[in-house]
Amino acid sequence: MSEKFQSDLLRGSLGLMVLSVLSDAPQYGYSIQKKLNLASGGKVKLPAGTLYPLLHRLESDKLIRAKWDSSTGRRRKWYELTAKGKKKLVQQATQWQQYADCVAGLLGKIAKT
Amino acid sequence: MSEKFQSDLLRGSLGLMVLSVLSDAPQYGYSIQKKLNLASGGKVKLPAGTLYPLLHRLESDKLIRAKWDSSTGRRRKWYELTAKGKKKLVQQATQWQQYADCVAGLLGKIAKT
DNA sequence: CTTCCATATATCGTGTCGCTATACATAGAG
DNA sequence: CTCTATGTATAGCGACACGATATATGGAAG
Repeated sequence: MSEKFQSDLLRGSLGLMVLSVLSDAPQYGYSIQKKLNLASGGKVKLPAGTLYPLLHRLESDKLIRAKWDSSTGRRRKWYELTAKGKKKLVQQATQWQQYADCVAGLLGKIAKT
Repeated sequence: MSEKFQSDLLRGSLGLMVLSVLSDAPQYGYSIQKKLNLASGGKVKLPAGTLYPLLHRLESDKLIRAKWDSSTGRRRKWYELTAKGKKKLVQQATQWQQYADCVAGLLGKIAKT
């Protein structure tokens, strides 16, 4: 139970999920990882090798902004949404919803839960 | 309106959609393409360069079975679901539903349509 | 004090796969 | 005859999720 989703399913929505987590409050990488894992009931376990490159991409796309903090002993890189990021989040969430509806429509005939 | 979905969204669900279309009745490649386009309201337009390699993968995974038919003038390759393919279809549809619910849950706070 | 684990970030290499471009062949309409 | 729709196929490209690996520190257990 609580199996991990196959990687290809995550493509195209991982960025969206990270933006979504950051919409609540600024987070650092490791906390994003834990939060996603928790919020998904253990089904989304982002490996570090996926998470950090993703954060770097989002940053270079100016969707999030980074700030180092070493004041608490442990060296952490905090991320927050930019204005552009907030806009993108809404946009992508909408599109995702449309896509999900579309697939659900196609599957409707087969998998009636 | 009726914009195409970004490619990355499709990853991990294209195979599922094709299996779904085949669950109604055997189809050949081109008809699958048209059917998906129609059933999605023009939002899923599988290019040939995506469709045929995908069909070949599904076939080599023994999820579908191919049979050439040249009796009708036009050379067509018909596909039908195997037993394994039917099982896989239900399995993947279930998993997709779980994934969609999971993402929807994460987004719930942001995009209340 | 030393060992071990959780915390915390980063990069490299690999494999998968959707897409564009290209190729080839036929049926039917204008 | 030409042009479009039908019909299948592959090569090369680019994007990206992942495992493996590296590095460094805080705190708890022994």
